[in-house]
Amino acid sequence: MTPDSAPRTYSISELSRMFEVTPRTIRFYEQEGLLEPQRRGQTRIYHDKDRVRLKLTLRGKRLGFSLAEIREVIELYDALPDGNARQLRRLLELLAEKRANLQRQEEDIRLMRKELDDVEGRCREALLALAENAEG
Amino acid sequence: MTPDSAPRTYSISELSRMFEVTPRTIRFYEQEGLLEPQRRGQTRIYHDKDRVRLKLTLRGKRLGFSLAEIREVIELYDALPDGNARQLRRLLELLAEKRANLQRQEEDIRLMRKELDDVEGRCREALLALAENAEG
DNA sequence: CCGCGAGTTGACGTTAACGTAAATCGCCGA
DNA sequence: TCGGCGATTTACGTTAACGTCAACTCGCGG
Repeated sequence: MTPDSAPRTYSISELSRMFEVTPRTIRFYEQEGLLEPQRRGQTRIYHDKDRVRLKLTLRGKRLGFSLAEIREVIELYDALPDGNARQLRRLLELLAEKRANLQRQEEDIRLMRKELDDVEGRCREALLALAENAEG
Repeated sequence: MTPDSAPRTYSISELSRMFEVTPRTIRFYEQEGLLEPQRRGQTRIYHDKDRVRLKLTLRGKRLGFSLAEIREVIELYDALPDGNARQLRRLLELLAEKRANLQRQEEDIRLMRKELDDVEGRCREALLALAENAEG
C-alpha cells in the first residue's frame, strides 16, 4: 500500500518549463490574482491546484480570453461552495457568455477552414501550372 | 433586365456600421496593409473586395491571429496567380500552420466546454442547497 | 568564508491595436 | 455666403501582457 500520494509541489522554474512560459509570466499571473502560491520564506511554492489554474489560464488565453475575464471566473468558482445567490447567478451568466463565445469561435473555425481549403486549392493549381510551363 | 449589377461601393462609416468597428480601426487596418481602398479626392472608397477582406480580418482576430499574420496570408494570396514557386510553398506552409492552430483551438474548446459543464453543475448544486436551506 | 545558482523585488521598457483630440478640407442645402 | 456634416491627417495617449535589468537574499558545496 502506498501512503497517501505526497502532495506534490513545484518551483517556479519547474512550472515555467512544464508550460513553456517564463517565470516572469507566472509571477505576473499571481499579481493579477490568477495564482496564489504558498511561500516558504520568500520563495514561492506551487501545488497542483496552482498548476491546474495555470493550465486553465493558458488555455483561456489561447481561446482569446483576457486575464481579467479568466480571473473573474476563477474567483467566482473559488467562492462557489459558500457563495450567495447573487454570485451564483452571476457565475451562471458568465458561463453562458463563455459558451456563446465558444460557439461563435467554432463557427469561425469552420468558415476559416473553408477559406484555407479554397486558398490551398488555388495555390496547388498555380504550382501545377508552373510545373507544366517548366516541362512544356 | 437589370444591367450588370453596379459594383457596389461603401463609405468608411458604412463599413464601420456593418461590422461594428470604428472608422479609426478601418484606417488602421489600411495602414497595416490589410485594406487598399480607392480614393476619390482624399476620400476613401471601399469595394466588395475590401469588405470581404475586412470580414476575414475580423474573423482572424476573433480566432486570435495577429494583424501581421493575417496580412501575410492576404499578401501571399494576392500575389498568388503569378507567384513564384518559393512564394507558393511558403503559402502552403502558412496554411498548414493555420490549420494546426485551428485544430488545437478545437481541442481547447472541447476541454473548455467540459470545464464549463463541470462548473455549471457545481453551481446549480450550490443554488439548490441554498433553496433547501431557505425552505427547510 | 566564498561564490554560485535559483529566486525575489522593484522599476522602467516594449509591442500590438487601437482611442482621442485638434485642425483642415470639401460638398451641399438654406 | 455660410454653417454643418462627413471625412481626413497628424500626433499623442492608452491598455494589456508581459520583457528586461539591476540589486538583493538565501541555502549549499567546497
